[in-house]
Amino acid sequence: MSDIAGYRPLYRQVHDIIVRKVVQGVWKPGEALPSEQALARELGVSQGTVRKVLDALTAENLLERRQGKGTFIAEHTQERALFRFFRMARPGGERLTPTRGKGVVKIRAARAAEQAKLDLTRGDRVVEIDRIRLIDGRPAIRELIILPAAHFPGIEKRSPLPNTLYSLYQTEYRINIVSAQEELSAVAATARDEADLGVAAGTPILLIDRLAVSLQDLKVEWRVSRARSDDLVYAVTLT
Amino acid sequence: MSDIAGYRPLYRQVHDIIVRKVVQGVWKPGEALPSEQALARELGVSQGTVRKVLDALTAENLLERRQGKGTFIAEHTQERALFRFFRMARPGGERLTPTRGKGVVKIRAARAAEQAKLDLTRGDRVVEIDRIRLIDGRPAIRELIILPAAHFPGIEKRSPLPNTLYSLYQTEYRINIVSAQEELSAVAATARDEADLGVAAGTPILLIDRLAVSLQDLKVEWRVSRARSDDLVYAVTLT
DNA sequence: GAGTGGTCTAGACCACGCA
DNA sequence: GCGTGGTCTAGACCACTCT
Repeated sequence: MSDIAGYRPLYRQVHDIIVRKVVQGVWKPGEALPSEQALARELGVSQGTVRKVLDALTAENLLERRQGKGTFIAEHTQERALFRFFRMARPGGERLTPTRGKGVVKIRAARAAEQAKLDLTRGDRVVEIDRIRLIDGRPAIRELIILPAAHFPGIEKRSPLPNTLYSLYQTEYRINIVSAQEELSAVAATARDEADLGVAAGTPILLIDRLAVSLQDLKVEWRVSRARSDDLVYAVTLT
Repeated sequence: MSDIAGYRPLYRQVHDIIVRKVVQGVWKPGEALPSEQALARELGVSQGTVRKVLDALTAENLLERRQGKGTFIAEHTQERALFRFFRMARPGGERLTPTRGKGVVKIRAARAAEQAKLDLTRGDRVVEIDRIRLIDGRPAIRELIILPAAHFPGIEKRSPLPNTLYSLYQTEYRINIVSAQEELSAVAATARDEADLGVAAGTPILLIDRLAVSLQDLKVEWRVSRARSDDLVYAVTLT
């Protein structure tokens, strides 16, 4: 099967079909997919081919398989989403769970930098979430989050927002965050940081610039975090 | 086959056998392994089982497969090793290649912190590499690297050291770095940093603390880097 | 016991690299 | 044209979960 347009393996086609169905919400987060046998019959391929695809999607964190039970759409639950994308920890490696501090949600026109980052055009509107996150009850991170308003209708009325936004995106807006690019730098705390985080102005803090991408490959969230670095570190494993 | 000791799938056993052979240096970096058929015959399993293992080891960056040619031990080449573990970039994402600045290599007794980090015991010796790395000809990063001397005999005589140490570890000492845990924080530049990196004392810089682990699962390198953050960022993709 | 995913096998055929 | 990995199939049996 070597077409002019190039050859596309069966398992790739099956992969795309299943991803498309997840995007369309055919199965909801936490729900089970049909069994391998059923999918194979339905798609007219062998069970082995379906298995290869389901295994790959599991490796991509999109599905979860449980022997004896079935294959499920992975959920961005509290702990899972947190440990996957929230990288702040104590020096030495102990992972931390932030709690919610005060926050403000606004809707406004996108600025030039935001248009560029999120592939928006003039006149598009964005949601701005400005919030503080606490660790052990003490302010630790200030986050400024920008979302394309078109994809998140009514989000400004959902106050108070949950601690794990990605779970909200997934269940309420059918947007699965699958990867995020982060850029870190060190900056001096401003007077504003002093008020927000309780560190003296001029103290070095971490600036984390994140662009989160959805399963549909859309740039869905731009998040700039300012994190205290006195007793916190950004922890990541390179493989 | 449900033993008391627990059941160990065939493909796991095959996985371990092949990893062991790589550790022992049965095949050198860049060399080809026997074909799937040959391995299957040799190990007394089916080709499908061998394939499953080789695919997994490829995903772990230990092997490389090339259709029509064979399966090869992955090499820590200049560009590969650099892009895998060197995360400094320009804001916006452009990856950078550092060049070698001045460096000093010493051998001395391990300090308490080093013993703890590298699982050493009293009296063990370490190699200390202290070097500057340049970006666009300008000092950008100062690295302090600690290795257990026992694993790197004669490394102090190899001056000048190559830019990519992991390639040296792999080819000369049969030590494959497969993962690294990094912890980042923001600190103020010291007078020493001012001299090394050309930033004013007090300027925020990135402090990167890395523990690198080998295929044998040994803690093999402790590296503390101090990086200018004025026109450089630490870039990472979370998935 | 029925149904699910997990392991393992055997074999056919395709795509690629090279001599 | 041969040898390599890449795709795809069909089927057997095992391990786990639930009823």
